[in-house]
Amino acid sequence: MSNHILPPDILENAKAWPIQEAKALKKRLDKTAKKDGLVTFETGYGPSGPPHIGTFGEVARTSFVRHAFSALYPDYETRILSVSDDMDGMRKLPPVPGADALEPYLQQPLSRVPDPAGEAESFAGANNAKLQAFLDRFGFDYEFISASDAYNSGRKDGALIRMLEVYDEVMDIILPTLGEERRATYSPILPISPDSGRVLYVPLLERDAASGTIVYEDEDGTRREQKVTRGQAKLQWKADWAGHWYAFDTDYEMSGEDLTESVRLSRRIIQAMGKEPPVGFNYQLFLDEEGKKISKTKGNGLTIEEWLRYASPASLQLFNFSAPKKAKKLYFDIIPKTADEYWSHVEKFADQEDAKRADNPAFFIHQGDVPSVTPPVSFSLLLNIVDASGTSDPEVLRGFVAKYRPDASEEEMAALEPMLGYAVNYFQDFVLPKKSFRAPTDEERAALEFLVQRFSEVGEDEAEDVYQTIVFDAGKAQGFENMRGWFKALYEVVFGQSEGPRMGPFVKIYGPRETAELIGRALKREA
RNA sequence: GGGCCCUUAGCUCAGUUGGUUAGAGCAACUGACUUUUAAUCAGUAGGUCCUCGGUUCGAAUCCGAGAGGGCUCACCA
Repeated sequence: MSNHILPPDILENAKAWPIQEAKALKKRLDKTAKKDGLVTFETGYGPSGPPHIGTFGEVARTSFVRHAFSALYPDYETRILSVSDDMDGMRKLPPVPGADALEPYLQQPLSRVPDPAGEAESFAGANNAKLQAFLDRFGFDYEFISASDAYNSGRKDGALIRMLEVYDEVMDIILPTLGEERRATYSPILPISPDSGRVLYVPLLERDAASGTIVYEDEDGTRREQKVTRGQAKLQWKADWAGHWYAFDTDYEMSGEDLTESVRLSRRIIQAMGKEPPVGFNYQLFLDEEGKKISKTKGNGLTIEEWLRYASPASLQLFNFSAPKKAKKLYFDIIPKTADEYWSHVEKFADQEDAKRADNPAFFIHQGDVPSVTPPVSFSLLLNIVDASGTSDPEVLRGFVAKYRPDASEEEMAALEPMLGYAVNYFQDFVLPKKSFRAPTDEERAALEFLVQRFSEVGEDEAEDVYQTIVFDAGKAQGFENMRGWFKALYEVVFGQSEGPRMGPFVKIYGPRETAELIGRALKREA
């Protein structure tokens, strides 16, 4: 690894989208006279369920922009906030074991709902922990913020008071967008009942910005007067977004295109509050193999875990880097391809001029610290080897790779190691289930026993040809009409598939004794 | 219907501030090699750059209109 610092004039002319975003952000900072100090990137998370691949994508993409910005304008200090909306009420029971016990907590802030698994201090806390574990695994640099903490600690008090002050303007913005029924009860500020602990969707009967108090009717009909500060009230959706921006001085936040309308309204709200809205960016949603929108409830598309089972975090970042404005299909087949594309970018980076590097995805994925060594084979080739050899034994796979790439350095072989792990998972999930072992015929059994015998005796360091010849000898000794049939039988009995590795090289790598044992075990399988 | 976004080879995508003959990987096809297959290697083929119009000496690229697709426009977040 070596940190590549590209000169600003090169970056200035780069066309990669994070660079364009960084330049747009700089314009905003100049406009708001925020000439130095802290630049805040915000990302959001709804802790009503575990983090999904879209949550991850938002942080990844925001990180790309942040890196571009820091590289272009190194004088600014930057931070990424990951804000969990755990003050939101629990609207329905989550699809997890033990959820029934949560019924009494409906409508209460997610941070006050107990964790049905009993591990975290709250339901939201459990999901927040998962989110952070994911982000940490990818090495993202961020600051986690619990919305509940922000409310309870008073960090959002200023935004709530300000919302009271501009209440009429905000209502004018929101009301025209609502249906008639909702219009009658809408309030941008939602009190939290001191009695039931629930977030109440009730109209405000009275309000006083100077004292920061509101009057409303609780669910049981009680008329209450209470402060909006210190977690006694929260902001409603679009107002809440504006409230985050207001409280955290957010300069940049991207969001999925399904939220474009919400962003528009939130921008108008924060303007009513007297601040400049952050620079935004709408990225497209992911689709499944059929081109349908991926949703948590439907369970279509891939999860983060599934991706990471077959390919590296960096490859998932690449998927998020390329064409964010395009609705892309996210399904298994693209994983090996994306993984190979990632390594190809890394490989190119080493020989590229700075101007090209400034557009290379690897530059953004690694924040400039691009690896200098790549694995000796592509992931696609490795999967082919796994398929053809019918094995996921890392030692054997290493042997095959070394055979394909005799010049591979130690460092390159070391870079292969994580890839081997992904190949093993691929083998277990896709190759193994298709295997079906059959019992040998008497003739085949005799030939296989012959093989066991010979491989037990033959030298460990013979040439591939020697081993290959033994296999043919076994077939001929039993009088097989064509060798193709003999090999097919060998593969079906020993490897559980009708195709397999060339036997000579396989035995050379796997070892004649080990091969003898492998065949022996296959013969006992049906015995 | 309004708004935002997308459309380049069968698939996934590149295409360097408008510039010669639009490229890559996979898939397909042909051949070489291996005493089976797969793999590997070499090569071939494949495009109305969604359509039409405009700007320009010159357009995949810029502008306009249209077509197709995605999201969004009651509630909730």
